[in-house]
Amino acid sequence: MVTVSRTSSRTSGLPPTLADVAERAGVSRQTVSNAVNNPDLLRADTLLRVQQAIADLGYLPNRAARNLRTRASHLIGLRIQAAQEGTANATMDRFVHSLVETSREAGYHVLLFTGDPTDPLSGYEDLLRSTAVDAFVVTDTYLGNPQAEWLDGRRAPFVAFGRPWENSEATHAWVDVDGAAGCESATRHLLAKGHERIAWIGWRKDSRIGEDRRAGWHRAMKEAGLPTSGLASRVEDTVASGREASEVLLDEAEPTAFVCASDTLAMGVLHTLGLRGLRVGDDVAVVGFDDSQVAQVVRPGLSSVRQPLEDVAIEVVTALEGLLGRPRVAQQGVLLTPSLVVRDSSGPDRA
Amino acid sequence: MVTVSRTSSRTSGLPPTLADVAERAGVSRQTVSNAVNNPDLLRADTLLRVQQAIADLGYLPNRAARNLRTRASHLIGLRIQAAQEGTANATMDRFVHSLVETSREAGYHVLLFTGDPTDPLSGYEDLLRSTAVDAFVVTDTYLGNPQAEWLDGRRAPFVAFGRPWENSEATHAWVDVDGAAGCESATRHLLAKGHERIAWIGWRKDSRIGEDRRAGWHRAMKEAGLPTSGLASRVEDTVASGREASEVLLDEAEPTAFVCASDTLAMGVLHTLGLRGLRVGDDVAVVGFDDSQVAQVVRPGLSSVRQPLEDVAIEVVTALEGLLGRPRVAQQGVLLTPSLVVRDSSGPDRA
DNA sequence: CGTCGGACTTGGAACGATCAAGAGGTGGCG
DNA sequence: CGCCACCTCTTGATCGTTCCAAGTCCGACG
Repeated sequence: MVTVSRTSSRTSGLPPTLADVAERAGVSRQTVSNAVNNPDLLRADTLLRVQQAIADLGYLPNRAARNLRTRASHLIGLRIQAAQEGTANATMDRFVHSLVETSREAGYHVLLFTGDPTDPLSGYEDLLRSTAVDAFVVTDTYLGNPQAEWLDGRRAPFVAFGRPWENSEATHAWVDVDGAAGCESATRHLLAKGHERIAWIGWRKDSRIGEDRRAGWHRAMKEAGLPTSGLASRVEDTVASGREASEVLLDEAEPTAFVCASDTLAMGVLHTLGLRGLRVGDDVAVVGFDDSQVAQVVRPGLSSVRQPLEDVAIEVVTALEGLLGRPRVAQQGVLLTPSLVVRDSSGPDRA
Repeated sequence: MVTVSRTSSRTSGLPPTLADVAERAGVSRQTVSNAVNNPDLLRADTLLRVQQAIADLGYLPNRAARNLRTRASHLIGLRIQAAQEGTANATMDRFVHSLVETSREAGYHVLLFTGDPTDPLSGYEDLLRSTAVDAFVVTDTYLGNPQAEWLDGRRAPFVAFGRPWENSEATHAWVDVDGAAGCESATRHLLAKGHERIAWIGWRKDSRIGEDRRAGWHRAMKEAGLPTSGLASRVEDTVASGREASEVLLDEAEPTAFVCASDTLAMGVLHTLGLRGLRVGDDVAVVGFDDSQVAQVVRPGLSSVRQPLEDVAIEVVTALEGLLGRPRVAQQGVLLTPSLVVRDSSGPDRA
């Protein structure tokens, strides 16, 4: 007979512990632990008895205790941006959903945190040092990625959603969407409809993502043997900028179609067409990027390049499992291809 | 001289612990703990010495150990819906941002999780029993709130974003936005512009939120001594439904303005007006609800009722602090008033 | 001079899990 | 029969923190 030092937690209001289950099943703590983590080690009938006790008591391992012992929290940190009414939000929202779902299947939960918007590093350090999270998913990489270098230096496991544009030597795991391929396919789609003067409205030249997407448009045009000069514009990512840029382009280059680096810019084009009495799709075709809510509810529907965020999340979690698992499985980079969602703004085939 | 049982973690690659700080500062563990948690208990010079050691080593308390000892995780669980391409997402996104930010200030982090969409309870139990979170924020209450009752039964601390419509006897803490007041103010806004035939497009009658918002429109109309019969329509929350409903209403009741239960429905109205060659704002005014991205980028801009989600988050966290703090401070319910964002779809004042 | 109280510090014992190593029983093989 | 290997299960130690109760130091007061 073994005397237990403290009163069984079953009688107090506290959740049951390993010891409670052990007592009830007539085995030792370790055996219960094995029943949970390494069932193969137990004899079949013992396992069954322990599982019954677990079910009876409604036992679930205490997270804090397990975390302390195993030095792992099974939490993944994700920093979200201060709520800017910008375009990235909706996309990020879709990604977060997918990430949460995928991580759960891998046994991880997602911990959200924020940081000083002007300091891309803030927030990471505390979570890391207090061992609150096992790894990070770094998403805000559109203006370079100092986080990667910093985290690398601290040996902190992380996966980036976004390529290491600056540093081609970077060795960390990353997942990204091939924006160039997306815009190339959007441009080809318009070419196939008979358009020849297809304009580009993108972001400022210092945006690597913007230039990448632009390259896709450029490539498709060149392959079709069509000129691009005078057909490209680079502006801020706002509706107003898209409107102004499209007005200038229509006046000076007379394009019959627009490919845009974002749905926001595409909305600007739609505004311009509306003001000029041009029919969207029929007179001038427009394709956006991100397949945002806006693209779906505006009339006529806006064709748009859709990022496979569900797949991004899957790849991110796979990479994380590689980083955190034993043995460590390194994964370099994964580039996924987006798809084109065709709506009425693409217009009919041209004669 | 005190001999430490294990090698100082400072020399290994592990993060520093209380013991390391204590050794460096020449005090005991408890003193360091007090320096962190109850600085008042220390003599000024001791405190300074300990703080210096903490800074030198870059010490931060190990979360798991603290959680284990104090039986608290300082984590708040938030269940998010499976990514439905619906209207609620953008609103939820804004709320999540605010919640994360506000919780951080209160010393909490937000843990996201998902659950089987058909089972409003799934996901909660595991987190609760494994003591992974201290409390929940329950948001998906638009179809009743079985979570509240269930969580109440388990003595699990939680705050609901959404009123207990079903159960007026509910005693749990909640925060909600006064949808009726929002729609009342939207309707008054249109009345002030000279509209007299103002139609309502809302949700199915079994939506408590929808009926609440409708009540606001109804109240404003009655107070102005205007008729409402034939001017209300209740449909699904889709753009197509909004379009169809507005067509019927225009044909049968000839309203000069619409108040809608959502921006999605309002977009349907805009479609109808476009198809009929009616000028938005000038010929027919439209007001939506949620101030979504869509309302902001569509042309002309859509006036919309905006929920004060930042304030909701603040109230939610305040309530949580009351539930988790000592002594427990009960808080019943808080009802916040939304604001109206006026854009061009409101149209000019009518003669 | 001795003791008392307050301010500050201390070591030991949890919290609840896992790791490492050992104990007991069973079977195979020489 | 004896030895060892194997399978199964148990025991003690440990993760890093906070709680508890007792200890030390100091000046003050009788």
